[in-house]
Amino acid sequence: MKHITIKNALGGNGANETILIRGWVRTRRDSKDFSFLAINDGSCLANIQVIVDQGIPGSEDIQQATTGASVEINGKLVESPGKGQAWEVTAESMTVLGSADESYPLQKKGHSPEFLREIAHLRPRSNLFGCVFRTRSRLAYAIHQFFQERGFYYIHTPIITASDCEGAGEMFRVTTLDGKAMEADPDGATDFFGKPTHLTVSGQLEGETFACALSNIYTFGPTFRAENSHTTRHASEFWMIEPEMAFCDLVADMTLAEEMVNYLIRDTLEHSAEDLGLFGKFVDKELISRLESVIEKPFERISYTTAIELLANSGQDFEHPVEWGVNLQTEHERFLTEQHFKGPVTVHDYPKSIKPFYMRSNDDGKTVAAMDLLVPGIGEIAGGSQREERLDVLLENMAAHDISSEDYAWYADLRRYGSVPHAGFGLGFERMLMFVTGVANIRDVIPFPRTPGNAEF
RNA sequence: UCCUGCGUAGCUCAGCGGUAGAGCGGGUGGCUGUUAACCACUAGGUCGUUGGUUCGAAUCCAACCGCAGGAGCCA
Repeated sequence: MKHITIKNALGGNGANETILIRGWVRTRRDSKDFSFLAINDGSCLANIQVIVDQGIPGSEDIQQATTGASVEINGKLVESPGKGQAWEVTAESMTVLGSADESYPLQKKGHSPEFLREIAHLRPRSNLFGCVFRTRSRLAYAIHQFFQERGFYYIHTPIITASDCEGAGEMFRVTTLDGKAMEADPDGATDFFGKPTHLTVSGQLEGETFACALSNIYTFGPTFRAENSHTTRHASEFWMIEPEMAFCDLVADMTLAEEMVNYLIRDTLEHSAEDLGLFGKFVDKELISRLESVIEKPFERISYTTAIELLANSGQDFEHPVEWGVNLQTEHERFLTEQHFKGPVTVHDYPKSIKPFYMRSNDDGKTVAAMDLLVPGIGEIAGGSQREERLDVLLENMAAHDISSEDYAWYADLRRYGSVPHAGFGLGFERMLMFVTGVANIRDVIPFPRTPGNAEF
């Protein structure tokens, strides 16, 4: 007997043959002499309809085939006489592998994402979350494909790091010391690594070392931030993609980021079409048209200075004042992407004072070669910069940011030996997934979300 | 960390000072090539917790807990 996924069976593979399918019951409708089962195995969004005639082997257990139960069906894949599906299975035998009693929390009706979040171990069995996580898988694959096609090498940067001041937020301490021992040893001399260590907030600095050797590299891995933020866009554990390119300036960096976002949208539209259909129907009615408009329309590019002028002259009544030198607030980003340009915008050349030490100083002495890629609905989806490749300027910046030149001697060495202009950016994987699915909360695009006060499962 | 809103049946919610309700889901029965099926019957709740106001509190007030949204920070 040939086991076949429901996705393949619905595609007509194994037509008019006896096949074996396995999955979980979504609904059962009983008739006098037979029952309809809707079976889902997660291989695709759609269920397959199975007809279980009274009297076939296993049909005496049909009452056990309730919503949530797992079953194995031997049967013939035939064209369906009914409306609503092209193919169905006429069962020759049925086995209930695992029953599910009336306490099974997923019902035939739709559930709110908030309720499903409380049962994160069962929510992948819902339509919405099945679609999200199939799309997540495909998006991860597309990211590798994008870089591999362009000759980038995939680098695994460390998860545990002793670099503790990358300016990217609060860090989680990694230690084998207990509370008292840690208090007695603030320098971590007796700790596992002989110094204080943390979970990485970015692989960028390590990524730069490999770009200055293999030319074009990217990282794609988990990232940890101990910020106490309660928003729909922040998680304590998330995944980030960080390309880094040697012999590269800010303009080429922006181009790569824009091409990447475009590529990922195209890939999703092409390869996750069925799942996207559900998002377009139940999550965000304008999703598909928005994604299509993004890939048709070139990205807007404006300098930070121009953006400030534009905001100041917009006539909008912003809660936060608009003035040169301050960070763009959420309301400012929203105005730019959702009202003014109605699409993604890349903002570049930010004031030096609001950006980290490693960004390259521009000749005007006031700005750095930084860029943020903003998209409607989410805000910043990627941020990057050209890196400071001049040793003396870098050392000055480190001193100005109070960063130990001893701890970062290895980083400065990249400028001491064969320094080259280089640039890169970080793209939040979940934010990209939110953008292509329309799902509004980051907690609903991560299998088991970690947020302040929540590390269940 | 700050601001706002919401906690009533398994789920979604109504009730907003006077005997706890609906739809869906569950159970039972019926009917039907059905398709989030349909019809009938039925079980199910210390109204988040604690305290206060009141003759009387799900309803008004306070604190706490939980959840959600917004801000900041960022990806």
